[in-house]
Amino acid sequence: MKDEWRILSYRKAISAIKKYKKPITSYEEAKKIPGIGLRTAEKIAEIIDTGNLKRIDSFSEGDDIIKKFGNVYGVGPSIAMKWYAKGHRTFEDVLKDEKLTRNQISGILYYDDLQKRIPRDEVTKISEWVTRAALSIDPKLECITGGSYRRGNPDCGDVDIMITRNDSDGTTHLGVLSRLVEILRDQGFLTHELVQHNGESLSAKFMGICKLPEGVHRRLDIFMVPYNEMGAALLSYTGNDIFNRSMRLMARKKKMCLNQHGLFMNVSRGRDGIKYSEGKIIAQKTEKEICDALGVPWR
DNA sequence: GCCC
DNA sequence: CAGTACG
DNA sequence: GGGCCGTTACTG
Repeated sequence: MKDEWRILSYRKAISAIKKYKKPITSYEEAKKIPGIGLRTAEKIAEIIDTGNLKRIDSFSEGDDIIKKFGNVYGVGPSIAMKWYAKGHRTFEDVLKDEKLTRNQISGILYYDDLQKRIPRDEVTKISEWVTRAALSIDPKLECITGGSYRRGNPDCGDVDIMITRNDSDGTTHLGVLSRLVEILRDQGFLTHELVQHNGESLSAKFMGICKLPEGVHRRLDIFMVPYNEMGAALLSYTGNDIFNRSMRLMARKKKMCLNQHGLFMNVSRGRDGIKYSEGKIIAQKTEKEICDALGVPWR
């Protein structure tokens, strides 16, 4: 199904409504909000008038099952629909009949835990745990929790931690992630590794599942960041995704290119593996520097 | 779906 | 390569 | 009509 862009549109509308803060009391008011068009404004009006949206009542049990399948880590819209089309209705069906990837098995095994929101103070505790382990490797490491936590949310879907190190003394954080993962694993804190870190890169990352001694299983991402890229990393890993996409679209319109490493001149590069040559970087060290270069107000 |  | 995941 | 983030990064 090609609902991809309609879904994105709805997500933008939801984001716009949240940002709008005050209650929407009329069709006209809704229609004025950027990101809310004719069709969504009509639906909002229906909710204002009747307190309900009729289309939602017509969602079938099958829709719910496909949605549940798609919420499994490692399962997206394509596989969720495939499973349903093959007659699967429960995780038991899937476990019995499907060849699953290791991540999908973890996703089903810890489905209930991973669906739960993480209270903000537990995110703090998880961050402190990881930070303590990191500093035991090198006290000059800097750990910053990003994601919805850095956006100030009262609860989060996962924990995103960026780790960097001021390299002006000639030392970097190269190789730290492997050691950190090993420590956290030995502590029994890490229970599953979903994505392995990419070698010994300064941009290595970890994606997995962790658990505090008295807690349930939680998704944890650790992103290693080269010191001079920290601004770009902070922007990217704080998000949210709709914000990132709009920023990157804005960059592209100005013939620039924004990613988690920095803001670049949008010049074509050969596919010979060479990444970003020196002359093409515009900004990356601080968030303000990048926003200034894009002409976006910072704070 | 929305926006140009 | 398609599919999925990260913000 | 046609684009909608990243030449993002990883899995199988």
